Amino acid sequence: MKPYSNKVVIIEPAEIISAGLKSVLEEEGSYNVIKIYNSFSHFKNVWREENEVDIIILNPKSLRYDELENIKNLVPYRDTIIVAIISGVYNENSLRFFDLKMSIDAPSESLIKELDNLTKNRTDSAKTDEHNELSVREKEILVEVAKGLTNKEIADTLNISVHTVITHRKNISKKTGINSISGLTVYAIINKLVDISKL
Amino acid sequence: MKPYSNKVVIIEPAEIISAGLKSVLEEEGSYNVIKIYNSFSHFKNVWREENEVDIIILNPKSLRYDELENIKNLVPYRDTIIVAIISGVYNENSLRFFDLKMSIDAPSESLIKELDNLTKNRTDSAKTDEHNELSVREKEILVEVAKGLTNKEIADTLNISVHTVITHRKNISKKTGINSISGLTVYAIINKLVDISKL
DNA sequence: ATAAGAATACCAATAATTGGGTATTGATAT
DNA sequence: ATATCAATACCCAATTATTGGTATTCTTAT
Repeated sequence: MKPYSNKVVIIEPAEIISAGLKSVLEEEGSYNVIKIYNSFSHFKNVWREENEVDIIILNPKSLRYDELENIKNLVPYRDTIIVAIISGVYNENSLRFFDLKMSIDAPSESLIKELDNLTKNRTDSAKTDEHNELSVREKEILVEVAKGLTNKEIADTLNISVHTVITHRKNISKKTGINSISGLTVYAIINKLVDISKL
Repeated sequence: MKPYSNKVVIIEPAEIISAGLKSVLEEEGSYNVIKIYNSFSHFKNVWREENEVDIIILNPKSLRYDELENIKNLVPYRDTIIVAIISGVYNENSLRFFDLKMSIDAPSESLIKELDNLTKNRTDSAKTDEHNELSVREKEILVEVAKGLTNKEIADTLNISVHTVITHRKNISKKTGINSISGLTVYAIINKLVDISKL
């Protein structure tokens, strides 16, 4: 295990849960809960003043759906691990952008174990999902995807190989964290790459 | 050839083109241009008073993009053949819902020939794309598609078999005339089946 | 009561996407 | 000058989507 202590922020309205998490994490040794917020908006209002955060554990109930989808961009640091702490049932898909989904019913050892795995791999993965802005070419590809063209059709339209289209799409998905065509379409609409009234 | 004379409506701002089309079509014998409009809005304002129309030939420039996508629903009769008459270059994909795309540069024989083919097959195809409204269940499926779930995920969410999901999706595509996931997503947004800000 | 529609389910073949890679070229920045 | 990035292209394996069918059950309307 690292000698380094991971800085953890918890965003959770229920005090019992946040307190329980804190004690479980700090008992382990390599995690240090530096701050607890009871709402996401509270956290957002102060995050710029914070030091870098390694892990954010938050209750998805404190987020609107559009925030859930954009969670990776709402959070200060790109290589921050984002964990959903779930009480009760939750739509699996709506949490797809979280690095880890943990039930409060799960044993604390498994939580620690999964967190350990994530922090271990973080240095590698930080390299890959660092750059969030799409290149000009990637935006062009994305527009064609949103129009409903297949990869082959895109390749023909832009006079490039299907392989290249696929490579671009892999990079687009990596950067945006969106893997579905419909998600990419919505992303393109929201980011004004296409006009829905003209699509 | 049929003894029946197909009723044709032309929607085209340029008089030269509409007049030329009329003479080419009527020379052939089995087409009768019953009306010419110079704009789509003009046509829309009066269509209810019209007799049934077999073929509508229109310049896509008189349509907004969302009208292009919905062209099949904007037109009075479902088994009406819709032909795009194109001057200059045009995005191939944006015209995908037209039954026929004809350049004004193309020889008149080929236009007649392709129209003949379409009118010949019309009785069969009318059976297939008749019903345009989605059933409640189909809308449910569509919503999940727009959310980005795979067919298998949809099946699990709704507790039905993947086969059923696929069958529903086939029917949805048949009814809407939209085959791409991104197109269906846009359709779901436009028809307010989903809220883009919550997606 | 019979036809039609909606919802369900299955089969098979083909097409397309996805995710894991590697690699080259040209431009740009340290 | 050397490292990084963007754009290009290819490979492979696995999964998913698409499209063509058929078929059963239940409800509703003629």
